[in-house]
Amino acid sequence: MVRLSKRVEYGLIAIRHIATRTRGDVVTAKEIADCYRIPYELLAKVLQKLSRSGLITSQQGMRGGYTLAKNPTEVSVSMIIGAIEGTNMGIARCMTDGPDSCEVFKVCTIKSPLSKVQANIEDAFNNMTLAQIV
Amino acid sequence: MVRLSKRVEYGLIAIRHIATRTRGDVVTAKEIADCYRIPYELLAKVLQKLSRSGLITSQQGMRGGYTLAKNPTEVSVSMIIGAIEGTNMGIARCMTDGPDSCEVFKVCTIKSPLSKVQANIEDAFNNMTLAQIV
DNA sequence: GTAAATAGGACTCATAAGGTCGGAGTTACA
DNA sequence: TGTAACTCCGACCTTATGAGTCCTATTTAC
Repeated sequence: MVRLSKRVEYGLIAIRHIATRTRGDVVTAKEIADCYRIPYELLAKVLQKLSRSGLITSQQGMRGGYTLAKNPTEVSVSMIIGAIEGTNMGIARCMTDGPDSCEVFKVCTIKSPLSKVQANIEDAFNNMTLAQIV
Repeated sequence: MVRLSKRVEYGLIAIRHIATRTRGDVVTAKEIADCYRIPYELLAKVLQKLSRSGLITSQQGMRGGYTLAKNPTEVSVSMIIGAIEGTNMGIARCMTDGPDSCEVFKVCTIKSPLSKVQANIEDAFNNMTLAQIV
């Protein structure tokens, strides 16, 4: 199945929500969770990952929350996916984990055509910025 | 994670292998399994699905096997994926299972941009025919 | 000090993927 | 006509991954 994980979906919704705020205005995880009916704990984890990757900045303590760390035009969807998944995406394992990860790599006859599709998808996610989906 | 399943990978490798044979020459599942070091039983399942979908024809009994049922130019990669997965692929659940399958569909803010990526991927798989990967 | 927020590890549960097994049906050929 | 060599088909098991929960620590405004 070729499908984005819930974490990525939640992350995209969340960071888009944060991006709609004016700079300096913080957004709490609870606010986002309530707004979109997303499980709070799961969302919190996703936000932590985005924060650690430097896409958003977190502020702890009372009246804390999250703000966007970069200009929306500088944040691509693939950066968001990469931050959440930890790895770059690939439609076949050998494309992300290297040739050794696939038992049939040497005799595989489809990696060449599939890598074209892969590049196609990567382009789509690379060229789509946060600014475009706000 | 956005990734093709092993079943789809095996199916693509197998049907490509079958397509390299001249018409009328049958290929057994065992031959393919040996050739690419693919688990035989799993491959057999995949071939059955391709057969039921009419992409290949099966011939039972001794000296039986599989042959291509259509012209390679008439078989797209998305047809192969559809035959094996049973459903069309979609990077989000709501795109394959309908709006009701997603709890946040109504308030979801990313379905519009994602559907563009979806269309992009679909095009890539639709336009890639078996003839091109042989 | 306390309330409100993030940080993060540990855990359970559900689902899907990968793989296995056994038996039934079909056909060529001795 | 019997048997070997095949495919067909459904049920099953195992493992990996994703989704979601729980609990505690840490930080900070008031």
